[in-house]
Amino acid sequence: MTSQKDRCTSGQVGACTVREALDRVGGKWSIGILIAASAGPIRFTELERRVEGISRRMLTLTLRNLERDGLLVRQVHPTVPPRVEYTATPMARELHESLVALTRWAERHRAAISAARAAYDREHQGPVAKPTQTF
Amino acid sequence: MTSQKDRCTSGQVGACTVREALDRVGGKWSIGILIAASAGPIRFTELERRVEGISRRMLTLTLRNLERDGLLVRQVHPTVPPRVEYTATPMARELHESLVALTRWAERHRAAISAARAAYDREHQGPVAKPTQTF
DNA sequence: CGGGATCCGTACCGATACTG
DNA sequence: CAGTATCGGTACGGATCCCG
Repeated sequence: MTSQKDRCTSGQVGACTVREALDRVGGKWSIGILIAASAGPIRFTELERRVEGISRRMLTLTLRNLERDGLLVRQVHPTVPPRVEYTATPMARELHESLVALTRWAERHRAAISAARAAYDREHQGPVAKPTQTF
Repeated sequence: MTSQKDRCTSGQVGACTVREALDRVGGKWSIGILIAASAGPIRFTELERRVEGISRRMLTLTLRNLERDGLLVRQVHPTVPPRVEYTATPMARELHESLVALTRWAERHRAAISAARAAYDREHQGPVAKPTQTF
């Protein structure tokens, strides 16, 4: 997740609103967790398996933030061993629907984008300088 | 942008595809630049004014990456003083359309989210620990 | 089982200064 | 005008160890 904690400063109003959304799901693991928790209550360990590659730390951290934003509900069952379940809220499921447009876009242009990258890199000797990234 | 350069490792296939898109526009300035360049050719300095708060460095960097991904076309007019114009490609304009769903979502739930945050912070003494962020 | 605490690398981004 | 170069801060994220 980018470090966009600061106020919305972009000139265009629309850009500002989109950023609000991106700031919530732009993180590396947010979407994956949200999708996994959309099917119904899911336990911590189960999430750890379903969201491949995530570390325990990032799982905890991302869960906390999603809970804080009201995208996830955390329910603790005071048993031994402990049982904690996470569920996506209706708001989060709506978000999921809004993301399909973005998914379709990525699908449609996947090939075009890698072609553009390949062409660019061929002309300019390798990817953009170091401090730059994938964006 | 987040440091999501690595392969898509999330379990769900959909999550993977969304990430491809987010990795391209998740950056702090990408959307703002794309919107400004959607109206037609726009010059470097004009972009610097329109995308409020951006530094020259980040403008250049983000422009390069957007160009590399085929979302922006850069045209240089060999005159003095130099004149460089950027234009959003059709692919980028399609993206813009896909983002409105996300914008609507943010608008609809803006209040609910801040309420959730306020409630959470009241119960848990302040925002999530330090290393955590806005996601 | 479901975390929390700590250490640490790197990505991201801002400020500033210099240039064809 | 349209950049490039350098420096430095912070935030993001991984690894590892510890705990009720």
